[in-house]
Amino acid sequence: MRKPNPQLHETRREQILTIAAEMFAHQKFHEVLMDEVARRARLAKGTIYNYFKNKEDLYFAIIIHRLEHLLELLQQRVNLKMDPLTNLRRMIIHIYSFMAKYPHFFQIWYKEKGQSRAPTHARMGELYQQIRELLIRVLDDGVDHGLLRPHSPDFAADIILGIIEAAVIRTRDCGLERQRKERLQVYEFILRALGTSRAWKLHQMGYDEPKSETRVDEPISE
Amino acid sequence: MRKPNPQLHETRREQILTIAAEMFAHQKFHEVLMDEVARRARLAKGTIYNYFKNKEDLYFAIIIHRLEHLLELLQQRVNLKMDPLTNLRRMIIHIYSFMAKYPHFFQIWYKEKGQSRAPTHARMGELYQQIRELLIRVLDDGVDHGLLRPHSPDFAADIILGIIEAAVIRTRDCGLERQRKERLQVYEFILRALGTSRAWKLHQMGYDEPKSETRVDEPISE
Amino acid sequence: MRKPNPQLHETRREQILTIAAEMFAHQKFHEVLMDEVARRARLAKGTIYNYFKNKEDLYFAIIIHRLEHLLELLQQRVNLKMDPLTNLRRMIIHIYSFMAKYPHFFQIWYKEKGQSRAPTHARMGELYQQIRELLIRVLDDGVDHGLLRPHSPDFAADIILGIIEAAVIRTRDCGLERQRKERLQVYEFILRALGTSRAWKLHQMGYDEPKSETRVDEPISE
Amino acid sequence: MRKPNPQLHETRREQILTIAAEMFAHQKFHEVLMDEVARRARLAKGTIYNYFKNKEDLYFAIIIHRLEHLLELLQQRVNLKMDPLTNLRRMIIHIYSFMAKYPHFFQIWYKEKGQSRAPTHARMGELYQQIRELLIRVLDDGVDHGLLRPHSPDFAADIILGIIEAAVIRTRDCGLERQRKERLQVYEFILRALGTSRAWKLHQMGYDEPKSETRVDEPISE
DNA sequence: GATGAATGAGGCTTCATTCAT
DNA sequence: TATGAATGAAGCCTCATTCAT
Repeated sequence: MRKPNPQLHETRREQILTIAAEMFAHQKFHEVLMDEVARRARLAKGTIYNYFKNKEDLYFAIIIHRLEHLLELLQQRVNLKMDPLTNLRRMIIHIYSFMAKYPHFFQIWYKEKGQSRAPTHARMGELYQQIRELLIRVLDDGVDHGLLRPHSPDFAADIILGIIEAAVIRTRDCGLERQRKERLQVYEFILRALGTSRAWKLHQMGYDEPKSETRVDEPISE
Repeated sequence: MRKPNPQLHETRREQILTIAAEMFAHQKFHEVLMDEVARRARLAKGTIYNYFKNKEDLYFAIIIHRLEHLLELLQQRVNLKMDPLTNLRRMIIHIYSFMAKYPHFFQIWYKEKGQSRAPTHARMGELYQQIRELLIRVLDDGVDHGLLRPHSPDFAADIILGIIEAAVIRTRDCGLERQRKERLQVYEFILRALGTSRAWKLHQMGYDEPKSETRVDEPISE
Repeated sequence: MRKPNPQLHETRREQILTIAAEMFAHQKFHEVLMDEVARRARLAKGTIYNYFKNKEDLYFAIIIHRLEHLLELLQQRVNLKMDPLTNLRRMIIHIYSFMAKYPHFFQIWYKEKGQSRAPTHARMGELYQQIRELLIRVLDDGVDHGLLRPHSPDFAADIILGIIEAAVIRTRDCGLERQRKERLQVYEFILRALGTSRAWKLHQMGYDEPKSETRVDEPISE
Repeated sequence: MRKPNPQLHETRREQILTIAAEMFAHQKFHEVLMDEVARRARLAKGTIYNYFKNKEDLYFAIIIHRLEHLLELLQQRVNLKMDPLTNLRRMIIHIYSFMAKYPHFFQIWYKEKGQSRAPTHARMGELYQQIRELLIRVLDDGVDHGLLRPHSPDFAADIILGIIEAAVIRTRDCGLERQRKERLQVYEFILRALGTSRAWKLHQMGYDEPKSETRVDEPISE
C-alpha cells in the first residue's frame, strides 16, 4: 500500500474539479455523465467516488471551491483603510476578471443563483453572503467619505453583482482588451449611478486608479 | 363523429404548459418527471406526448410561450412617438413585473441564458433579440431627445436587463408593494447612470410618470 | 343510420389488407404501426378495429386471404385427368407468378413458415397443406405415368416449394421477361432431378407446354 | 486492481448470444423482452447493454456470429484442389448440419433474408455473399471437370441454398438418423439435376464419399 | 359506421453507484 | 488507492386499444 499522500490527493481532486466544471458549465446537470467525467480525467469511474461522495457533491464542490478562491482574493485586494473608490473599482474589476476567467464556474453559479429553493448548499450561501457583505462595507465606506450618494447598500450590492454578471455574459467570447474596456465601462456606469459629483471628478483625474492597480490585468494565479 | 376541436387542443396545451412551467421552475430538468407532470395535469402519461414531442420540447415551449407574451405586451405599451423616458420606464416596469409575475418562466429563461452554446432553440434567441432591440430603440430615442447621455446602447441594453434580473431575484419573495418600490429604484438607478440632468429634473417633476401609467400595477392579464 | 352494405364492407377490408400487406412485408411486425396503417388507408385508427379484431388478426388475415386465392387458382388450373408434366409445370409457374406478384404477402408467409412453434394460425396451416397435397397428387400422377422417377413425394413437394421460393427471392427485382425465364429454369431444374428420360424428351418437343398455356403470363386477376 | 479480462468479456458476450439466439428463434422480435434475456442470462438488465448497444444490435450480432462460424467451417472443409463432387457434397452436408444444429440462428437468418430492403446489416450481407461465392466456385469447378452439366452457377447456388433450407425446415423435429438421410437425399436431388451421367456413376460407386467424410456427423464444435 | 383524443401498461434504455479484485 | 464490470432502480416514451361523440 502506498503512503497516503495528501498532496497528491488534493491535486487529483482539483483535476477532477477542473474537468467537471467545464462539463457542468456546458451541459445541464443530467447531461453530464460520471462516465464521461472519469474518461476525461483519465480515471476509472470508481475513483471519482474516492474524492466526491456523489454527483451532486461534485457539482457543489465546484462552486464552493471557486467561491473560496474569489473571496480570498477579494479580501487580499480590498483594504477598508484605503480609498473607497479604489476599493469599489477593485471589487468590480476582480469579480469581473474572476468570472471571465472561470466562465464554467461562473455559469454554474449563475444557474444555481436563479434557483429559489432553500440554500441548496449551505456553504455556497455563506460564501456568497461574505462576498456581498464585503461589497456592502465598501459601499458604506464610500457614502461615509462623501464619494457615493446615500443609497440602500443591499440594493446596490445586488444590482452591482447583477451588472457584472451581465457584462461578463456580454463579453463572454471577446478578447482581453475588449474585456478590460468592458469592466471599466461597468465601473463608470456604477459610478454615474451611485457616485457624487466629487467622485466623478476624482475618477476623471485618475485618483481611483493608482498605478499599482495595473496588476489586475495579469493572470490571476489560483 | 368526434369533431377535431383546435380550440380545445390549444387549451389543453396551455394547461400542460402552465403546470409544467411551475415544476421546471422549482426543480432541475432531470428532477421533473413526466409522470408527475401528467399526474398534476390529470392526464395520462401518453397524452402529454400528443401535445409535445418530448420532455425537452415541453421545456422550451414554456420559455417561448412566455417570451411571446412579453414581447407582445411590450410592443403594445411602448410607443416611439411618445416621451422616451416614459417608454424606458415602461420597459423596465413591464419586464420587471412580467418576470416577477412568472417567476417560474423567468427562472427557466434565466438558466438558459447562462448557457453559452449555440442557441438551444432558435426561436428563443429570436424573441430575446426582439425584446433587446426594442429596448435599444428606446434608448437611442432618449439620446436623440437629449434625455440620455450618449452611450453604447448595446452595453446599456444588456446591463439594464441584468439589473432587472438582479432586482427580481432580490425581491423574489417580497410583496407587491415592495416590488413596486424596487422597480422604481431600478428605474432611478438607471436614470442616474444614463440620464442627463434635464431628464432627472423631469423625473422629479413626474413628467415621466403620467397618471395613466398606474395601471401597470394591476395584474397583467395573460 | 346507413344501411349495412356488405359490398362496401368487403371493399374496405380489402383496401386495408392490401395496404397492410405492403407494410408488413417491408417491416417487422413491431415496426408496423396501426397509426400508419390507418393514415395510409385514409381512415381513422378506430375504424381499422371495425374490420379486424386486433393487429395480429390483421397480420394473419393477410396471409390467409392470399393463400385462399392461390389455392383457388391452382385448383382451377390443375386437372388430374390431363398430362402430369403440364400440371407440374402449371403448379410451378402459378406458384412462382403468384409469389412474384404478391411479394409482400409472400414475404410475410415466408417469415411465418420459418417460425417453428405450433401452427400460429390454424387456418394458415390448413391452406398450406392443401396446396402441398395438390402438388403431391400431381407428382404421384407423374410417377404413375412413368414421367417422373419413383421418389418420396413429400420430400419432393417441400423441396419444390423451397426452390420456387428461392427463385422468387432471386428475381425479386427483375422484370417480367427475366422472371418468365427464371420459372422455366426452375421447371427444367426440377424435371432434370425428378423426370425420366422420356419426360425430358417430351419437354424438349414441347408437349408439356400447350399453346393455351401462354395465358399464364397475363396478369393474374384476383 | 481488477484487471480487464478480454477473455471473460468474450465469454460473457457468447453466453448472452446463445441465450438470446434461442429466444429470438422462438419469438418475434417484439415478443422477446430484454428483461427476460437478462433474467435467463442471470445478469442484470443493464449488463446486457455493456455488451450490445441495443436490442437490434444483439439481434444482428446473433446472425453475424453464426454466419462467421459457418463460413470458417466451410473454408476449412472445402478444398478446390480436391474432387468437385466431394466439395459439393461437403458444402451441402455442412450447411445442412449447421442449420439443423443451430435452428434458432437459422430461423433468424431465414426471416431476415426474406426482407428485401437494403442490407439491414452490411456485415450480414457480406458473409452471405462469401458463402454463396464459395459454393459458386465449387460448382464452376464441377463443370470444368465434366462432372456437372454447364449451368448458370448463380441460379444453381441460390436454388441449392433454398433446397437446403426447405430440407432443414422439413426435418426440423426429426432425429439425427433421419436428418442424415435427408441431407443425402438433398445431395442426390441436386446431383440428378446438375450432374453429368459420369458424376452419377461416380456417386453410386462412392467416389464422392471418402471414408474420412463420416466425421461430419459428429457434433460440430463451436 | 367513423372518428381521433385519451389511455396506461409495459417496453427499452440509462446511468449513478457499488464492490470484488 | 485504483479499477471497471455489474447492478437495478427508475426514467422516458411508445403504441395498441378503447370509447364518447
